[in-house]
Amino acid sequence: MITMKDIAERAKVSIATVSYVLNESGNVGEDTKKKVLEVIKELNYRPNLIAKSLKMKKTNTIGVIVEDITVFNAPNIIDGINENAEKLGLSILLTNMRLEKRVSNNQNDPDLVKQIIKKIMDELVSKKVDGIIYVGLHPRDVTESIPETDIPILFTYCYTKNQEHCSINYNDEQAAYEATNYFVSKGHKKIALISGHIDSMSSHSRYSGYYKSIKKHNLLFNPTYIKTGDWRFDSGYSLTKELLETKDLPTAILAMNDQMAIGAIRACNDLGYRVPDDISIIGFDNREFGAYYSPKLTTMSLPLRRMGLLAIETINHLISGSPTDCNKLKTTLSCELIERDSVCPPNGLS
Amino acid sequence: MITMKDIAERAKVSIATVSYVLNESGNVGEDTKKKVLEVIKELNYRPNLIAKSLKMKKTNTIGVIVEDITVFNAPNIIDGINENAEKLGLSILLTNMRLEKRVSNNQNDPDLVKQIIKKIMDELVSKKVDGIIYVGLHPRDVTESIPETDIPILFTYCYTKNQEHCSINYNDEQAAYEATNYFVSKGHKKIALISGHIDSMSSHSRYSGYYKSIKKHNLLFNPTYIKTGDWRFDSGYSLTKELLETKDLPTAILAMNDQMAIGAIRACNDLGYRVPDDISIIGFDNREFGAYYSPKLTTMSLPLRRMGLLAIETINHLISGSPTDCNKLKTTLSCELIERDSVCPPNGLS
DNA sequence: TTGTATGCGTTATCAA
DNA sequence: TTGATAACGCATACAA
Repeated sequence: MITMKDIAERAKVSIATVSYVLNESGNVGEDTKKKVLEVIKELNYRPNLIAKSLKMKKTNTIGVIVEDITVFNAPNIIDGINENAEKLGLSILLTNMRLEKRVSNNQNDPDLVKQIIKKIMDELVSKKVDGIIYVGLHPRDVTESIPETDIPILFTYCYTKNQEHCSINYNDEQAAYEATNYFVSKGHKKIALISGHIDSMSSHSRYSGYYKSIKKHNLLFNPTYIKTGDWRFDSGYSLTKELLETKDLPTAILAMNDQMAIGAIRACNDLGYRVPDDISIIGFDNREFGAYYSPKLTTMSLPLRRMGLLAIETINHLISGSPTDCNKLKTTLSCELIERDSVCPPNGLS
Repeated sequence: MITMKDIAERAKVSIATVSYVLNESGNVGEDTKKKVLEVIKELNYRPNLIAKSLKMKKTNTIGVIVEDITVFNAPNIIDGINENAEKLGLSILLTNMRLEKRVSNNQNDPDLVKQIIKKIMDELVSKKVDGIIYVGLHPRDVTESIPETDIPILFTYCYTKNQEHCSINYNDEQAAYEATNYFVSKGHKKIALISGHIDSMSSHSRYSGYYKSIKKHNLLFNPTYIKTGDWRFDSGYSLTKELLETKDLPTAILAMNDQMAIGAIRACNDLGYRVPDDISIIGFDNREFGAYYSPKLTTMSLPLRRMGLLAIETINHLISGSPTDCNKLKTTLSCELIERDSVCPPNGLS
């Protein structure tokens, strides 16, 4: 291994001088500088960042803890993190908790999860990462699972009650509000909602957004149009069937994720309704399969990459100890409607 | 920050002794050991792995270079890598090249790619990773893009001509062979093939597998049943239309990926053929959308997680310098057919 | 402008 | 069984 010492000897200068030219610190004479640079190139020298980190007490490395990398949100968030990490000169130490697999094996033991996280965070502390980004599985409160730590930590796709912690999420309420507004703009007045789990934060926020839009446009709020599913295809399917058996048919259905939206389309088809001609449908999440379905699903896309971009940028500020402008901040980014083929104006019947 | 020095002072022993109890090296008296352990717990000491790495010339960290993490193969490969990394006590330093985005911006400049990789690998050298796993975008030869390096490196989801390099891939030929056999086992004799790009390694291997199966079962090889697409939905769609316009209709279609398979189903439907009753279809890749389609797509799943598991295990052997049993090895793992609803026996017409 | 010397937090050699 | 001390490769205060 080539070290600064080797360079120094070969260039007949001191180690300090080598360090000066490498870091462009100090005032080094033009000719010695040139000489040193030559030798560096000649020996193909690569600085030892481990040694540098030890000395500087800074690794320029961010620990990224992902609850489950195989879940749809993770890759794009990580992609965003990577993009800005490169710009900022930061490295990413990735830990994948593989929560879904673990939790399905062992029962959903909250203490177990806490232990796993504790172990991972201890490891990151030992590795001397400058900061931590925690990427959740779905938007929820993880306060109970997170141990105390001195390292700056930031949460995305989840949040904590801890006022000291930053988090970056998307705006569920705005998203549902705009999706509902879109239906209204197309002329729909009877808009049904297929919700996710009732204990989900997202479900509540999206319901709010829906309700806000209904009220704002002075539409009739019809409680029988509100159905609660479990995020899965089957619940979208069966709840839509229920919806289609009521006397006063809705002309549009907002499903809180794409699986349930696809289930809804299937139910419509099976009962002889066409989408979008008879019933318009909007999903949530902009999953890949929506683009391949027939009709192509109109859906609300999540700002995953932007969340990643902002996450690493913010943690970098946190590390640099810049003003509190980003400290203790709970940020929400807005979603964007992807217009495809599952929505059109309601037909003459309604 | 708490260091071994702090522990030593507090426990009234030397730094060396602390090191001994931490690493269970040396012979430490029971009572001093107990005392030291107490202080360690009391002060919540965490070893500084940066210092340790510097001293030991070993980081227990693997650099993982992913050509594009947003592509469907990456998350599961990484998941496998993570699973075994944890077991082996290795950390993962992740670099995402974001090739798809970069390459679409700048034209597909091979030198540019080489430069990017060079830069990333230099960075990993500086970070003193013990080994590198390179995860490709699709199965192809990357020899030209990879600079020389002293660090053990292993390729997965791609390969090099370099005999010194290990690679881990899946067996395309076997996969296509088994998919075709499956059609035959259901009674199909007229089996069409929608291939991917002709310049793709996968396309060739899969074609071989298909051909082998046709020959083995003494079926007529009909060249008009072979169509070459471009991996995309649209090509699956239009090529299937061509197939359905021939006089001698096939009863089954093997598409080399799920997009083209879905395109094929759509084409069948649009021309009034039912899947699987009239035409059976098998896809490739086991993409998520196949499970949500109607009918649910029968498809060949890739052993992505197992590739990741094996990759990190192998690189660990390489690092440990164990015998050459895994050195210079080109491994292929087998694929597995996911039986769903897009295949059934051919109807009476055939 | 350049060089000497010290320390970052470890491990490990050698002596006690 | 324990302790003093020299590295590991680098940055930097201070001296020259």
